[in-house]
Amino acid sequence: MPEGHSVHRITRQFARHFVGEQVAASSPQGRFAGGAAEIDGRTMLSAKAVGKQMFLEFTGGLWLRVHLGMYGAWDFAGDITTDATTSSANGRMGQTNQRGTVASGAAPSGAGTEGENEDSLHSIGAPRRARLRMAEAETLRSSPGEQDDTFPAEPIGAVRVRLLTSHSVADLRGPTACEVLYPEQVAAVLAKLGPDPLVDDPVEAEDRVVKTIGKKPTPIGLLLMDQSVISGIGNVYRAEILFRARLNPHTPGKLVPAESVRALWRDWTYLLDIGVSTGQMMTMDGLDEEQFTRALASRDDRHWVYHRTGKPCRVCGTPIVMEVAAARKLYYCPVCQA
DNA sequence: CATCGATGTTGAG
DNA sequence: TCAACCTCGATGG
Repeated sequence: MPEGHSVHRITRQFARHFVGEQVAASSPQGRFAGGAAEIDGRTMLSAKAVGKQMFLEFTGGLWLRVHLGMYGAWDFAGDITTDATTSSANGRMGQTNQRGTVASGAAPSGAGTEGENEDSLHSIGAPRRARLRMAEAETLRSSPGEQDDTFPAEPIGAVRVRLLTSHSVADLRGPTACEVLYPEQVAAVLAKLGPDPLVDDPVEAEDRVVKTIGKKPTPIGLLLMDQSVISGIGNVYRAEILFRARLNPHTPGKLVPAESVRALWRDWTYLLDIGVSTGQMMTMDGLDEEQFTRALASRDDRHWVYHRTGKPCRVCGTPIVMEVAAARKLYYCPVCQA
């Protein structure tokens, strides 16, 4: 399921290609016919992401809230942006102990994602005719240069919502949440969410997180997954951030030193930037070129501990431990994170 | 080709 | 605590 970085990337597609456009909304599958009718014909005014939730604003004070949940995905077609490297990963680099391999602009291309090769052939960020699925992974549905037969294509399968402009189409499947809200209702949802590094003031947000976590007896491994504490972290980033901090997941929040909490928050900020700019959950820094290539090719070589049960810790060689907590798998090194 | 499992959340019990 | 939601890539035969 998409963690925070994917939702920001999807939102960026809407901001670039749908905001300012009149939108025809429909529910080919039928399960969202009423909501689609409310939005149909309105102009999209803004697209915002907070954590794993996306909010699309339409004229008349209507908002579409979408949460992709476990299986949800957006399929874009028509004029969409397929660059992997646009913007801002470099801004916050250098805060932690990374050595900049990722930051250097060597954008991942690899299996299942849009790639740098296309960027070198086309101007970066230029809209292209293409099909792109955006969820946990982003896959280009047609080969570069290939023309779509018709626009828009007939919706295939269970499309909950189709949003169509004169140049672009977005199909939503399998979301956990998809609903039309009034501004007060949007505010109520936002009020329950913890800070998002790409939304909130960095200093304010950091202090807020320190305060929240400092009060709780709950294990830090659970707090990082709690969207009311911090927005956007999921199971992969949770495990990886804790390893990078060498923190034991069971440590009660209130026993984690404030400085460590600040470091966690800053590391999340850093990893989110990489995720948004590359489209991948790259959580290992300082890889040499060979390691980096391998990491892009194989999911199993991309993380420190996630999905590595029984495999040797990349730092100390101890077998990685997996345990189930709150119905989610938690991975950590029992020695490095003692 | 059948089965498994997943990057998530909600609500019932 | 656990099933339900609902989709599809990975895996194994």
